[in-house]
Amino acid sequence: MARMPVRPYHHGDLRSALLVSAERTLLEKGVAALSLRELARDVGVSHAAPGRHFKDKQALLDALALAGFERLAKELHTADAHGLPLEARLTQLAQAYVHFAVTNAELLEVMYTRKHDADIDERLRAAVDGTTTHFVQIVADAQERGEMIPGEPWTIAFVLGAALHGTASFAAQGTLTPEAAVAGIPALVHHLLNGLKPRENEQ
Amino acid sequence: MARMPVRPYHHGDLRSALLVSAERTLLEKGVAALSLRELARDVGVSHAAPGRHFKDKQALLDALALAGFERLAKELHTADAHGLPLEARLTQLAQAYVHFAVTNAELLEVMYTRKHDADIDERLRAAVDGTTTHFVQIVADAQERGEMIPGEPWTIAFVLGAALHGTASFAAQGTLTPEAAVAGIPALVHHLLNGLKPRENEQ
DNA sequence: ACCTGAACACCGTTCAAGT
DNA sequence: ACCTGAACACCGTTCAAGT
Repeated sequence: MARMPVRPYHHGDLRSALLVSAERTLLEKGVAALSLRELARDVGVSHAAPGRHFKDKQALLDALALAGFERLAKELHTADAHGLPLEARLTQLAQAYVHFAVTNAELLEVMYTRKHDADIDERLRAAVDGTTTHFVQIVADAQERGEMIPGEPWTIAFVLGAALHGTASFAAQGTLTPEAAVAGIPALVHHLLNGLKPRENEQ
Repeated sequence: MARMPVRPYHHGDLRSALLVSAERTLLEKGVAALSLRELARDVGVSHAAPGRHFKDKQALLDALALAGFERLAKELHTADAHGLPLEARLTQLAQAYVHFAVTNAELLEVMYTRKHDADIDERLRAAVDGTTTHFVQIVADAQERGEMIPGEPWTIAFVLGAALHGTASFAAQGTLTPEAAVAGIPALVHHLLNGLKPRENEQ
């Protein structure tokens, strides 16, 4: 009476099972606690099995980073309300980014580690470029409507990007509480748009 | 004929020798390549010797982070030319920060890792608070001279801090070349001060 | 094609013992 | 007070062999 084996010899989709388990570990215990051997144990395969799907540990981290960038891109896209006035629109985008940063702090660290394989680098660059282009496009459109100053859209977008990235990093790091980070966004965006120098009759 | 032993039993100042060697490794090979055992080998002591001076690897990283923050604070202080007009002054400070980031990219990563011991946390917080206060003070002074908009100095300083931190992170990560990062600073500061919205006769 | 088991060369950390 | 040497429990990676 042969029963279905609880765990067949072939896992079926070990690769994605490892990624899912890895992201869970990342969320619960952090990057430092991520080991291929433990991952293999969690998933119920031998410690050498992951080697079939990821040439080394960095390859797994690269895959996690890529998935992270793709998810971030999607969340930003979803958060982008085209109809809203510029300031409200940017505020919403910024909040989405910071929200991602605080709920995926450890993943963000993996994403921002500049040790990526040449192979994945291309796909990664594509994902990053996607969101970059998104921001640049928003700026270009705003410029066309006269809602932003003229000049290289990329240069303008960089100001927004840097400020957002900085805020997200502070939040992910714990320099700011998640609540404080999100709560500070509207003022941040307002100041970015209106400047820190007084607006009227200055010498 | 007893010679002076090349390496006496007591190292003399093993603690700082380890830190010096660690920072060298950080610069040349990155955090990932930093191992206590290799450090011990480099310095010429047994692999267990570091344990006398650092309770674990994290303690050594904490010490590196602390030293990093203190050095950054000093460099920012040196770069701060009080006499300069506001925009030039901020530009110079920003360039100093980004310069530190690109020449100490791996150290920056250690500094920004939010896994610090409670003991060192106090001293670390002091170092970070020092530079934070520095920036807040610059803002408060500028406000008094009417060169910055009114409002919580901390909130205003946060805009500058986030943008700078973001730029520094991009630079340290390699998203930007060091040259591009430094070259972009003047425009960044200008836009932060003047805002991204057109200045005159809007709606 | 995919996985296992053993093997290798590394880790960090601890602890009795040496100086 | 400071360091060593051995020991322990982990790693990542490789590779013949199994299914």
